Amino acid sequence: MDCFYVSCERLRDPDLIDQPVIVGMNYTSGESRGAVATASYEARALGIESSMNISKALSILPDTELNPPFEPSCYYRSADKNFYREISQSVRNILEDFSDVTRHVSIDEAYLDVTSKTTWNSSAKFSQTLKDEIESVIGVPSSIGIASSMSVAKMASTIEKPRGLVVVKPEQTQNFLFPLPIENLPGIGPVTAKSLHADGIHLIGELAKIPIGNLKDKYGNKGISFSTLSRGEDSNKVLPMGPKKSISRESSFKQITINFNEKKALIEQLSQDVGSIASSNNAFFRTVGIKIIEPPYKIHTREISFGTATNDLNLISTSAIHLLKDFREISVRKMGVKISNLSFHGVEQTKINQWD
DNA sequence: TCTGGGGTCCTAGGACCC
DNA sequence: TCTGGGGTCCTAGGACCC
Repeated sequence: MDCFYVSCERLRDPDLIDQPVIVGMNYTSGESRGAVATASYEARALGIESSMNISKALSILPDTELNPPFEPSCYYRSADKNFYREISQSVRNILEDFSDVTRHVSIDEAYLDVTSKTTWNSSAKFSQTLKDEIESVIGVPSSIGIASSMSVAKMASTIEKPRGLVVVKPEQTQNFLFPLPIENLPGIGPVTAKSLHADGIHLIGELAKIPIGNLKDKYGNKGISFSTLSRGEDSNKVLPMGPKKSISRESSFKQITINFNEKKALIEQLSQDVGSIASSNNAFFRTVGIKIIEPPYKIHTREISFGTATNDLNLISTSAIHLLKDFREISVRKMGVKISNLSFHGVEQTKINQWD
């Protein structure tokens, strides 16, 4: 989907159509926290990026709605995930009608295996029909890439956003891939890109020429994957998503704190939130973990596992607070609580007396 | 890029088992 | 007391994705 959160907001407020729009999270006027979740393409053209601090966005676009005097040159909406999830579900229903197998990877992205639904020669028309259906029935724009593998299809879908439609026939795969920057390859992020740049590799075509053994030596199994994907030889099949592996909640302090009671209170709140999601999903967990972000941005994690899966929600907060003991003395910007090693069978309660 | 929130997967060392 | 070879599980950290 193209700038999905903004598109959802435009559904319920047509004034936002064709305007610069920012959907943000956790921002209150005067506070330093809060970030851009999604920006419309009009706002991106003015320099707004995803994840950007809202204060920074406002320094670029001071006339954003949040900052009167009015006649805003940019609109602001606070993210409403529940609403976006509803729209996402309607989109999913349409996708299912157009595919043999669908992999819904996130609220705004999916892979479709359309092998039996179309041919290479009619694939552009097929994709256009799907896009039109989503836009006419639900009212949100999307971009589609069609290719012989998931990784190439993904790259094809992003290359002409918004409202893009790119078909890469099998015989065109390498001509499509080779001129692209390595950052476009799924799995290559800022760290790997920097490392490859240092070796003079900037394009996927250059990466494809490196002997696979060299990449394996330097990047392990990931190196093998880079090599394979760079040549367009991704053989991964489209499979539905498996069950959830973890449930987590995290939150930033308004102000960095060292106060133990504040830390404890937030951990308790997050534990409760995680617990209520767990119980509404009938999830049992075997591991509880916490995440501590120490300024400027050092991430610490601690976790504890039990012998048996449990759905005793009290155990989340007692374990999480126990794990917090290592971080009594450090200042903290942000914290998270996570449960993992999940299972979903049965609903009878299992108690574990871990801290008695 | 000075950093919001929710996820996944991988790696490496240590404990422990046979 | 020294220590092969194969395996699993746990934990902390890191990279990446949307």
